[in-house]
Amino acid sequence: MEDRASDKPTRPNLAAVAALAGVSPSTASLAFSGAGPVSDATRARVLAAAEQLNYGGPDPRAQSLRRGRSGIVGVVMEDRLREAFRDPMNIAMLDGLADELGTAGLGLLLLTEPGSGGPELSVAPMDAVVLVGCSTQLDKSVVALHQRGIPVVAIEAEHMPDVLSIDLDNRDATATAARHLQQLGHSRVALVTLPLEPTHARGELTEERIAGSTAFTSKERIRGARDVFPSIGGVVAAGSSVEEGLIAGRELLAADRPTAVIAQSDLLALGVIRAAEELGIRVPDDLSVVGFDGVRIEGAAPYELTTLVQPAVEKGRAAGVAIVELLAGGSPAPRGFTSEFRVGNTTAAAR
Amino acid sequence: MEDRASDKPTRPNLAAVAALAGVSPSTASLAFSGAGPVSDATRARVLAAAEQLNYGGPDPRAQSLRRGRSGIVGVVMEDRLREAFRDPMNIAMLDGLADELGTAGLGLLLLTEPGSGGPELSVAPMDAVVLVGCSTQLDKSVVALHQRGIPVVAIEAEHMPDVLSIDLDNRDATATAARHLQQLGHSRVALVTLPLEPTHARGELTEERIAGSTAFTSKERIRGARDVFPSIGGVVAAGSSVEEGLIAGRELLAADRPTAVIAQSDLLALGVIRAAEELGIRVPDDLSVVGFDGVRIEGAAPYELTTLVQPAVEKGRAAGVAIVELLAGGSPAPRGFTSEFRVGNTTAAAR
DNA sequence: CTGTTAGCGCGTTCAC
DNA sequence: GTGAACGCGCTAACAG
Repeated sequence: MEDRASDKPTRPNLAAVAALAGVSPSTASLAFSGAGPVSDATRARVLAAAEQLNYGGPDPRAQSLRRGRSGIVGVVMEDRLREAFRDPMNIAMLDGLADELGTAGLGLLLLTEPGSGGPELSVAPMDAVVLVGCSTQLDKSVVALHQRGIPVVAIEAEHMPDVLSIDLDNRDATATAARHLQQLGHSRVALVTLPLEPTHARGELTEERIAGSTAFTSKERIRGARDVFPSIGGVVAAGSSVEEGLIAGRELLAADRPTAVIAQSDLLALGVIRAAEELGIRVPDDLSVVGFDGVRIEGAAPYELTTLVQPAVEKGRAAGVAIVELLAGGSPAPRGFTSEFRVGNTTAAAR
Repeated sequence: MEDRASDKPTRPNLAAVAALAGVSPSTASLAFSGAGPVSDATRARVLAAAEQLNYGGPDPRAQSLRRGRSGIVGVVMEDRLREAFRDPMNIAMLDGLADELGTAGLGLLLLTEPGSGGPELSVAPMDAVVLVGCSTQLDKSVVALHQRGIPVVAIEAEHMPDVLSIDLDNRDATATAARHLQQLGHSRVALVTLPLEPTHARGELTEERIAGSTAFTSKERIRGARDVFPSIGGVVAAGSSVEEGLIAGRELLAADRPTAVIAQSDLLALGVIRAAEELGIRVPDDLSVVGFDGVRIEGAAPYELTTLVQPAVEKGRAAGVAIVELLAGGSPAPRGFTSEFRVGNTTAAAR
């Protein structure tokens, strides 16, 4: 097993190639990068030498040190990736982001919040960072990024200094939906919220939990609901899924049930509807349900959810555009997106 | 705007911090990395100096050059990301992969195949690469990676030298499903395949298209079907979705229709069923449909798809484990996963 | 068109 | 416990 102690399996580098080709390292560099005037003959000699030495081209690590750019943009999500991937809105957003960054030749590095056991935000060679639905817990990391001169864009996150924000009208939009219910005569309204903590714990929606929550989007939507129904309560789901909505719905509809439910995502809303079906409660006759997101869910029929349609792909795309501008030295303005209220057939007048 | 021409906005580096703290750079380095004997007093002085200079810690780019590791694993998908994200199997696989790599502190860099306009596989500072469903078109890139000593793992990809493969029994599994249909007395069977080219073109399944296809998984599944029905034909879908299945189904069931359909994904299968419903064709009485993947689709009820359940998360996880082992200098063995045939209520005897 | 000179910012030897 | 020196692999300037 020590038989390779002698053969010095050291990889060829640019200098070695240059030496073999009989040119200077810088010339060889130009031959590879294509940028700069190099005679065809010289380039050919360099490439031949590279092939002979089995040299695969300049090392990206060294290039990124030298150039000060790695071509990598970090994306930090609050949840573990496996959770994040389950949410269609995250996927849509990543979609837009990847599209825009890919066009600019930038790769997307998936990271998780510090402490979640995942890759550390502080050790990756990135040119810029996108925070997705992150809490101010990230303050410290963000400061470190600023110190390195790495621009930071945040999508639906608590405001932080020197962070460009791409926002959604979560609060106002939810308030719109709530007013819709109010106008339909509903007063006994309950919430099914997205997770409030990184732990994704289910349970009753209490003031303590709201106060201690780090989930920006969830909290904004709660605020919006309270703008209309100040004392609204409800339950917290462990994720954005039909399954979770079903669990929450069963809990909520078991006893002393509300006449309307504001679910913080369409998947949750559909779950609540399923729970109602189970219990023989008719939607929208006996129970009105509103969602959020505006995703098309296969098999939701015959229900057409009353919901808030948010431009998820556009959010990601806007973040991507902003990043590209920031890296080019520009100063893009913050963006705010609005959700469109769409009335379906899952809400009706209270009886 | 030139008022900063004088203040030299150069970022502080470790040397500057060391100088201010009155220690040598190497000592300062140790103070940050924690690895090595440094007195508490010295460390404190270094950290104080760092704070004073607004120094955010060692530069990851330089670290990765020096250490020869960047902590980044590239994931190359054949499709544009927006396509890839729509496929639940890809998501599940990424899920498992991210989970395993995250635990090892490795970040996931999303890349696309060269030529797709996205970030280039060759320029990213990665420690290892995972190829997902990629064709041998990547041969050249893979060679370049090998030259750099970057280990490559491929999930469901054409075999390439020195690439560790994590495979799925696509062919055998499909053959199992086909035999099931055969035993039910079906002989007029048609295929609805996943895309065969990066362009995602719909159309009839022709020999030319199969021959020219770069899609490994699709082709393997076609082979499996042909092991049982040698002359089976069908149509090519433009993606893995209910919508696409619906389009394919309409086409296939319009005239001269088969008694059974082998769809290459559950989403496609469900779309075919929807098309049948539209046309008043009963499933499974008039038409048998089998899928692939074993995803739970919301709203598929009352259908319980006859399908092949594949361990998607496990595939990703296995790739992650393999990567970690490879980076640790080990030589993990290739893995082959098998799909489980699950009989639902969408297949019945031919009439 | 090509060569020379300097680093990029850091980590790691090895001495002391 | 700390410092000095060197080099990771490459490329931006300039000089010729």
